[in-house]
Amino acid sequence: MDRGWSGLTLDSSSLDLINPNRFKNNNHRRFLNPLTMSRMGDEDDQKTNMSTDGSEFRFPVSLSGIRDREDDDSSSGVGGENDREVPGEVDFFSDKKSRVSRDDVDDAGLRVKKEEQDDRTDINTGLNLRTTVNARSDQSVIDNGESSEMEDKRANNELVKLQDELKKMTMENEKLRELLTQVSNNYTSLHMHLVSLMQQQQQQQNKALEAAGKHEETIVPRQFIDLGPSRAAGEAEDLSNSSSEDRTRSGGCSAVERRNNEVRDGKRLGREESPETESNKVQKVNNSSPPTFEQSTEATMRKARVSVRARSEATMISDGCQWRKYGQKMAKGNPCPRAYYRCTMATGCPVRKQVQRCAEDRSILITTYEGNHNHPLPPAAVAMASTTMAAANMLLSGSMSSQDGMMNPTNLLARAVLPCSTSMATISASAPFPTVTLDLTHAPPLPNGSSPSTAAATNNHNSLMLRPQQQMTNLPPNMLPHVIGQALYNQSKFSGLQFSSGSPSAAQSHAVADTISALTADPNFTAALASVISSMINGSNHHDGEGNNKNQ
DNA sequence: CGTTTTTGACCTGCGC
DNA sequence: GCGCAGGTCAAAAACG
Repeated sequence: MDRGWSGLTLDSSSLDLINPNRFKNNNHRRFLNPLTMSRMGDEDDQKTNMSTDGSEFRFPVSLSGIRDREDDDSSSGVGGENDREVPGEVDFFSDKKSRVSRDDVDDAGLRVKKEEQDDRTDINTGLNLRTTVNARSDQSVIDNGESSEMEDKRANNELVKLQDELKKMTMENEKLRELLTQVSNNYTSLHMHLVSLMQQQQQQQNKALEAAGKHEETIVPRQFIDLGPSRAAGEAEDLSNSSSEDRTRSGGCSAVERRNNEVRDGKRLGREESPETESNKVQKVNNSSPPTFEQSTEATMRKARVSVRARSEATMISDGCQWRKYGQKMAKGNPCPRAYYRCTMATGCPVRKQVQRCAEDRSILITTYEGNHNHPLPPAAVAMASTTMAAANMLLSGSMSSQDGMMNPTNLLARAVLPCSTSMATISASAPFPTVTLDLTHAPPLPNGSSPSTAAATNNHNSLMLRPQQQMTNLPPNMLPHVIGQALYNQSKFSGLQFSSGSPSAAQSHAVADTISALTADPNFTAALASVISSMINGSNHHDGEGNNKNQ
């Protein structure tokens, strides 16, 4: 939400050059589309002309409040001129006139508000200008007392009304179109999320068959084997839908009981325990139901981490989700504290993230994501959520498709994800969790596309990934995760193409590519995106990224 | 008053 | 067994 506001603030600020005080109490303007904004600009131009021009446009309807205030000033010469004009306008604008008269009873502040509301009916303004002109010409006719001209006047009146209605319908149509675009975008985001989940499931099924085929000789990192039961227990946690808070709120159980419960439902097991102990414990607790591969995948996704390094002065990068801080610790070797957040967009969402500044460079913010959201995401959050999911997918695929798996940089999948920018993303297995680190602090030096990453654009499957990379140079840190998230997400689609034998994945990837193409081809979407990016660039020095998160 | 943040306590795994 | 580090909890404080 906040993003939308800030996104269009840039446009309004540009209009502020015309009249800096216009939008101060009129924030809803910021939601108008560029078309409307341009009309408002025209309106301003017209008003500027009105105020400085001759008598022809001196009393447009939209400025009726001002006019009437001038009327109130009987001592002014202009007021005298108004008196001469009023009879002709009373017939046409009796409604407005009476309303303004009521406004005159109110205080000045309220009157200003009314005036701004009148301004907001931007489409009527131009129309009524013509009306005023017509009224004036008609007025002279009325003075002559010719009845045929009266009929013309009525006809003009009706014409004006029809035009007014037409304008209103057009405006409504534009609003509906905006709404449709918004719904379409939401659908696209959800569709992408669904496609990713489906493909992930498909990959796991394929790998299940693959692993079953060479069960004896394949060496798989223990984490991915042992996590299965953990996930089975973790699902019990999800099914019971009892987060730690719920459990503690229920009260009545001691700390020991609570810990026992946590061990029983896999709460503690899902964390940092070593694979051996984790496996042993889980086997003690739950050795009757062998885990499915889907469960194993989910567990891996829970364990796999995506670390994003980006330059930002904000306390958090804006990723579109709502987070609640639940802890802060001083980590060894880093004077900056590490903050722990969990997703609060849905009860029991397992996604957590850690935020810490880099010890070497305090301007670098390291955000580590863990887990997958179990709820629908706003469009702004889809990119980062897709990142974590794609990263977990990537790690899982890499680890299961070869012996060295993710450890080996020559791994085919790793190369697919990191084909042209080894500085951008790295895969690490030395940490307790498999981690993908996206380093967004080393943007390509040349924004025009001649960077090394672009030079690798000949790589067949990487074009979608490279575009965001080029944009990274010009994007503010807050925006980088979205871009790179989408990039990694797209790349995950292609990696899925490489590693899954099923044709549905290819079809799905193609569908996603089509969707992305359609999205990027949509001028409204492009304009909105450009607006958001522009505002973020402008506001990156003034707005705290945490605020964005809070209000999303 | 409900929600969020802060912060000290606590738990767990690991290394010695 | 002890200490350390990472992670989480939960009461209190702060905030809107």
